[in-house]
Amino acid sequence: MDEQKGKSRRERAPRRGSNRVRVADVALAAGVSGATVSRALNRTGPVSDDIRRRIEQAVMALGYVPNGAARALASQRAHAIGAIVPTLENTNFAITAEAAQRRLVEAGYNFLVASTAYSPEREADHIQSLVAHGVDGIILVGARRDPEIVRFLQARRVPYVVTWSLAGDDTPSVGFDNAEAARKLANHLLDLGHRQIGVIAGLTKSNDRAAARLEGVRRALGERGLALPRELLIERPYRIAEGQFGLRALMAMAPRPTAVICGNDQLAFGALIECGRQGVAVPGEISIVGFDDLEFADQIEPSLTTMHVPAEEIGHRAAEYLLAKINGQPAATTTAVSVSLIVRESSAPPPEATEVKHLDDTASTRAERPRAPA
Amino acid sequence: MDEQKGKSRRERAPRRGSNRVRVADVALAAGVSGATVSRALNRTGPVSDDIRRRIEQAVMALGYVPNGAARALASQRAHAIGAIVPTLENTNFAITAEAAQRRLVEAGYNFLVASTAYSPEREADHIQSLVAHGVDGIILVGARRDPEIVRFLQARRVPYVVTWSLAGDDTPSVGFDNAEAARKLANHLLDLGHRQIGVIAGLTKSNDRAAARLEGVRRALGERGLALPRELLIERPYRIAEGQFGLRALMAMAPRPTAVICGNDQLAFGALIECGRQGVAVPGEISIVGFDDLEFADQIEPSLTTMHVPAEEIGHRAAEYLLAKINGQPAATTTAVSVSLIVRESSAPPPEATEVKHLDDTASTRAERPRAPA
DNA sequence: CAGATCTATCTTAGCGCTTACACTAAAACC
DNA sequence: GGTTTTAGTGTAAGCGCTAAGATAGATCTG
Repeated sequence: MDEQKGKSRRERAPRRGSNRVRVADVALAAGVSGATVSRALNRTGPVSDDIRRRIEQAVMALGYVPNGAARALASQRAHAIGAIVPTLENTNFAITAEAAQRRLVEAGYNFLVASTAYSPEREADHIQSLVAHGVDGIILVGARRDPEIVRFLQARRVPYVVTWSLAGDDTPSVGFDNAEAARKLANHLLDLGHRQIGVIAGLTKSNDRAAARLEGVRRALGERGLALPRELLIERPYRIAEGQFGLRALMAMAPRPTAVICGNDQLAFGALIECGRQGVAVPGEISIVGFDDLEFADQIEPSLTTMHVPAEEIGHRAAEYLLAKINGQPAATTTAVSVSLIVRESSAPPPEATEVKHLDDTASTRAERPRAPA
Repeated sequence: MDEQKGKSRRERAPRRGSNRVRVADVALAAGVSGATVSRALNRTGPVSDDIRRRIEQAVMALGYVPNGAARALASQRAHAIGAIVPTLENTNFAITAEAAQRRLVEAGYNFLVASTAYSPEREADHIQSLVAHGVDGIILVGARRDPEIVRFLQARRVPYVVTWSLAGDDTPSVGFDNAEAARKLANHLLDLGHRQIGVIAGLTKSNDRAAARLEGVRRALGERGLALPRELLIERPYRIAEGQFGLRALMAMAPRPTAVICGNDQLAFGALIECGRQGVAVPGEISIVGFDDLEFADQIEPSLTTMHVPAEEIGHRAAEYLLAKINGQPAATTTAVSVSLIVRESSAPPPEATEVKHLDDTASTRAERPRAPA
């Protein structure tokens, strides 16, 4: 009786029977052990050519596809990297993500993305869930976040890298100094003679890049003994229509600004459109500058003076850093990518400029292009 | 001796000791078994309130984060969905992916993306790798692909859904009829009196949407006894600069087209820019229409007549479908989302039109907006 | 109140893979 | 020629979790 009971237990059918082919099946077909199959497939140990060939044939014949979960569990590596971005609708982040994905897939990693809509809480949740998923590394955007979540990441020893910003401390990052870049942009305008400068910034509250850019503009103004009056600062989300809104608001101010610095190219595009609509000449009456150098920046009319940012390079290098880190190779903690001021048609000296100083010498030469007949 | 040997074996230290907290630790702390912890955390069985509370406290206190790989292996569900898109740099796919991601994360799923750069081979590779990863479902773009990879998907019983196209057969899909939409667009132009219509299409070779759109234009022309002469068809990748190129090429043709249908809004934007540059009046001398209704379409000057596509809805519904399918709930195989012709300023009757037919009655009314002073 | 029925919980067998270690045979060394 | 390496393979112990079945009380039944 007892025996029968024990037997019945032993004999019960497999709980969840996936009838898929496993290493054991491949091993059987190739006449070797599972360990050898694993070694052959992962190139993780010596396998004779003959046997390797037999295993490869068996894999093909049986249509074997390894089970990632089992592999991840046994090896403690998920072969996946996660990225958390504010939103993919912003072309910049889409490009960065795309570039990272390309590099990672090339290295045999899967790529998970999550977006936060600029919410720190959502970012924290996603970090948790990516870690739970077992990702081998995480790409983040921006350097500002709750110390607790940073501690969590460090405690779990999950490599991560911050992008689009340079983290001052020992946090790994791939990006550039947003404040310094914005300062250059402001200086370009100041050098042209502008003194009434308006700003249409992104929302600085939960976006350290937007905040840093604004800070950089303030610094440039401060260095010349100028301040940014509250009426000349507008904060709006990064959308074309918001740029239009911002420009309308700025135009209603008492002494109209002669130049407007926009937090990114989308806002600048909106501002440019609104100028066209209101019949305000750019750069004749007002100069407009953007930030990012999106695809349309040098195509539109007038073409946009903006700060070029290598979005793709950021993604690529972030992936590269993580890959190196995972494989225990040395990797620079901080990678500064270079941004450059691209001077185009949308910026020029203010009307009736009394003094026109030298152009910022780091600036590119003015782009030239065939124009439409007048 | 033998005993000692056996003992030493048994005693060897754990191979790879992750010192992380596990269910067993939580169970110990809460004074219950691991199974109860699992049941409490996954709400997969009855657990008394008292014990549930204790478990939750233990989880907090210990900072327990479940191991996704183990969970996936044991439960045969990875709680992850994959999406494979041509490229995230195309705002449409970025928006669709973003929307799907939002819905999926809400339902507790992770989201993996991979991009193909319009290469069928790369798509097949990604499908393989997502399946290996164990994703519970896959979102694909476009209905055309190698039957073998489809068979693979079906054999593995991985739910998948095609987007941005309507798959004729029993393939699940969320999208719209690209040919029919393009036909409407062409009819709009034909109804306005255009007879010389040029086309700047996307690359139709590995893009069934682009191919279908072109086909739709051909159909509309055919229905009026017209054909699309080879000189008036340009195929270019979806980039602004390519639209400029296309328009230049079209302008060099013997009888200049009086209207140009572009494969998407980016091409149309480029075409519009080139018109501005060449001093060709839009819509006075030439009408330009696009496809997608991207953010800038109603902001630019002149605003763009285009086909509005609910990119976000596509992503949302695709996610919804997969979720239903995974949970064994019924779900419509085919979901047609509605696209609509948005008539704006870039289209008008051709110069010296002899006849102006009625506007397509499905068209929206012409957008009105304050204009800049002349 | 014995037996049937629930309920909440525990025990334990995997999920499919990797890898430490054991082992054998051939190669290299002194 | 014996000893040490090395190369190639096998054995089996987990990785951390879920879930099927067992178990033990509590609650109903007739």
